Amino acid sequence: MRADAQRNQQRILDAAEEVFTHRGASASTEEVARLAGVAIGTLFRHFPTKDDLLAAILKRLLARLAQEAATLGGADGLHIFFRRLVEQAAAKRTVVALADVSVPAAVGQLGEAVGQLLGQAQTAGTVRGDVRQPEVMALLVSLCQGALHGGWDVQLQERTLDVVFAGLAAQAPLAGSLRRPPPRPGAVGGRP
Amino acid sequence: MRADAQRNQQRILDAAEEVFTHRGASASTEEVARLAGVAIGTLFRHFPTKDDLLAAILKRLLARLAQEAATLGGADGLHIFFRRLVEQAAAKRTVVALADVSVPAAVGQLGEAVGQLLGQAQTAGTVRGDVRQPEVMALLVSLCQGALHGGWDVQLQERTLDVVFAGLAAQAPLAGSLRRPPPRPGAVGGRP
DNA sequence: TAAGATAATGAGTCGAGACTCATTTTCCAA
DNA sequence: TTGGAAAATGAGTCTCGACTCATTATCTTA
Repeated sequence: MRADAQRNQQRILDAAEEVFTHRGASASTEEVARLAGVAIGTLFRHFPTKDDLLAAILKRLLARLAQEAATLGGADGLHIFFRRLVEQAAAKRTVVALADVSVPAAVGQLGEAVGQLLGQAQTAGTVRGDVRQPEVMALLVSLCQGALHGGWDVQLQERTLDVVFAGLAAQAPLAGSLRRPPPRPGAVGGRP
Repeated sequence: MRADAQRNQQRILDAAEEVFTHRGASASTEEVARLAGVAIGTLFRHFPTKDDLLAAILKRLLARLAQEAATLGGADGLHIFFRRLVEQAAAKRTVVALADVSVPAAVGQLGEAVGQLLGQAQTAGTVRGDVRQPEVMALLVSLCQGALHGGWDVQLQERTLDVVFAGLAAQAPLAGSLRRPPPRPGAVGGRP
């Protein structure tokens, strides 16, 4: 590949990440090209479709996250990772793309990394043993989406994560339905 | 207001709810008009802007949800409401709009209703006392978003909600940061 | 029932944004 | 150096969807 082509491809990717993570996936390709300092035709030479471009930056993002997850570890690794991701989502739109375009391979990569973190946390006793990777990923994605759309402030984010972490830490497995103390006389309402 | 006008307004609202909850807010107004059986001009006579239309159905949806919340109650009311909403989100796009358009008044209404349910659950001892309404709303919105974008199956949804419910039920308040058993020698990693 | 106010109609305007391609420029191997 | 392949350029095309408005139809009330 020619040197200028390679350089432009990088520039376009960087610009696309900047634009799409801030303005969302509906930002225009022209804005990306402008920021990258290339003509629109050049952009489409490298990424024949807007979706191709989105998929490319998403792949990069997820790979980066997976790598970050891999450097973490230990009793708190999962929690730290969780917190960082949600913070990022609240500030930028980093993880949103996750929903708009799907790059199964990249998502799988991240899923595995999260699985590793989960395993270590469980070994260390920070997370109860009956939680599995899919629900952790589900929570992760949900909270990122929520933080993004809701525009949470720091306090709310903190309190919300605390609830989730408490759920991950709870000692007694709940086995598929809510377990609760026997209803006291005087409690309002009942089961419909 | 003339009788035909009133009838058409209803038809448009119903059609819009159907279309937007299934195809998302980016569905076209023409599709709404077609389903409603009116011309496009009629739609814009009633709702001068697409956003007005979105706001109108969102207001209706949220009011309906608030009302549903109000009929529930007791120890499990909050949990039942939570579960229903997330189920709906997984199937349709019901709650998504919540993010796209903002109708502060209607959201506030729903927030109050959820606050009521929370209070009752806390009185009944099903939810720990130090949880407040904003984080419950945050969790609710997050999980709906997650369920929607992730296309969860029933099992995953069940397991994910279980974790959240466990967090809401946990006996020991966590007071703003993760509390965990003292690290055992042999546990991997540590705090960065 | 007839006037006229109100509402419905739908072809047309307008702008935005994804994508194309004939032309020009740049790179690099010989 | 230079020939020609690879790449860049950007004005132009095309589609789609929100919104308009002159015309036609419908309702209502006196």
